[in-house]
Amino acid sequence: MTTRTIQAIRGMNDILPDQIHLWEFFEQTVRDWMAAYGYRNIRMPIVEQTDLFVRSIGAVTDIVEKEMYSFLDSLNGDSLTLRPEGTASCVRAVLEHNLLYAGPQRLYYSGPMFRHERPQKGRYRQFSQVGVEALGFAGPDIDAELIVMCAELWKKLGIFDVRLEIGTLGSAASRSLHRTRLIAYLEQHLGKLDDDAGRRLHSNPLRILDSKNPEMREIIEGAPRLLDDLDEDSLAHFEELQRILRDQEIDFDINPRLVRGLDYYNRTVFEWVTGKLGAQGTVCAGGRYDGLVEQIGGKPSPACGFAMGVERVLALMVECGGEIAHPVPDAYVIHQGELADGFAWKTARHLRDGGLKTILHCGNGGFKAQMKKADASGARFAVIIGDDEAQAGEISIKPLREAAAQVRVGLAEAADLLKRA
RNA sequence: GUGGCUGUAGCUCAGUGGUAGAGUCCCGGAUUGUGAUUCCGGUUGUCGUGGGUUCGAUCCCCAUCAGCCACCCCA
Repeated sequence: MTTRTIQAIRGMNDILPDQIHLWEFFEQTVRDWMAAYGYRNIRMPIVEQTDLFVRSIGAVTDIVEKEMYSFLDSLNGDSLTLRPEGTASCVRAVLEHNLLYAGPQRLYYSGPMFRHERPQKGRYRQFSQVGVEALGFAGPDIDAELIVMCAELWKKLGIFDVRLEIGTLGSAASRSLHRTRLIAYLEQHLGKLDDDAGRRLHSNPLRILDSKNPEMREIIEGAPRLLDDLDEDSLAHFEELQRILRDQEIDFDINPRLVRGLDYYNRTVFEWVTGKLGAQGTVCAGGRYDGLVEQIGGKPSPACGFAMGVERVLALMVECGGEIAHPVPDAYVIHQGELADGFAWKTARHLRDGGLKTILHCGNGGFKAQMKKADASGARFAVIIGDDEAQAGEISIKPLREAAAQVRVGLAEAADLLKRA
């Protein structure tokens, strides 16, 4: 008989206790940050009807074409999908519960997303996003708010190597005008298009402009520019956004070729990118999606949002030298002897009631072995209890992180003494 | 999905066609109840997995799985 070891699914990772403090620091920072800006948390299911994503993200996008974890619910035949991103679910939830009836909403969510891509550093099949969505706001001020918030977060996280790129896709109408002109232009150069471009010519021509193929450079340089086809309102929106950003002292580059992989974007798009993470340099990205609410079946409502990849942000924090201290226990209680064992339980409870993080030694081992465990735990103090102490109702306290003498005190004073130390 | 590199103790890695080592970690000891230093001793492995070649493979070949890098794509 052979017992096969079972591994985690490819591209899906365990987050171990030794790394968890970084995550917890990040999560707490995000909660405080969101609260400071008046954004409220919303939690959606991880599984949705497949059609929700097909309709919102776009049927010809890479995500929908080949990256979704879709499956048939064998019990009723429904086609379900593990969410590849959060915006669609969030909008669905907002509509389903009529949240916009009460006025515009500032919302955020976080949790795992799933995309069946080839794993790489910073790109996983299960990954975590924090998504922020502002629904019901039409003006560029909310676009700016979202961007300014990000800049603020980077500071809080100690991240310095990020650059902001912004662009605009224009209104749906100007986008489609541009699309027509772009296709016409590209068709004149059919011979020079690479395979990928040829495939996307009619399905998603905007993306051809984003090609990194050097042989395509010449064609891309000469292509009609989206900025030239922009409608007046979109242009004004874009310019006002820039004005606010300058006023708020946010540096940015305009990237006219900033194209989103999801179809629902219009007008403002932006990306925070870093050079420190290799090919996965986009740490946070988003934009406006004024048509999505209606597309999913709600009353038309403007909206804007972004998502950040948590694994990437954490990796960037580490690259930027951010170190988060491991939490350590305050006390490690060592005990030996029948009388001492019982008293140790009582002591541990007393210390915890006093607000001290306390580990009670479990298992066997002499004082020496227990002291080693105490040291390895990182605890600031070893609390030592033998039958001698137990009989007297006292404990011995030995500082492990500084050169100071071991003291013996009554249990009643112990918690206060340790807290003051 | 395409191409390239990698896969040996918990961790970092060495190594050879004849069934494997180092450092670290862990455990024990250096007087009776005291850590991190030092000294002594000890355990640790389906050599990623499955086939093939061979008298014999961890080392050669094939496949597969996983990781990394680039492409692609994106957070």
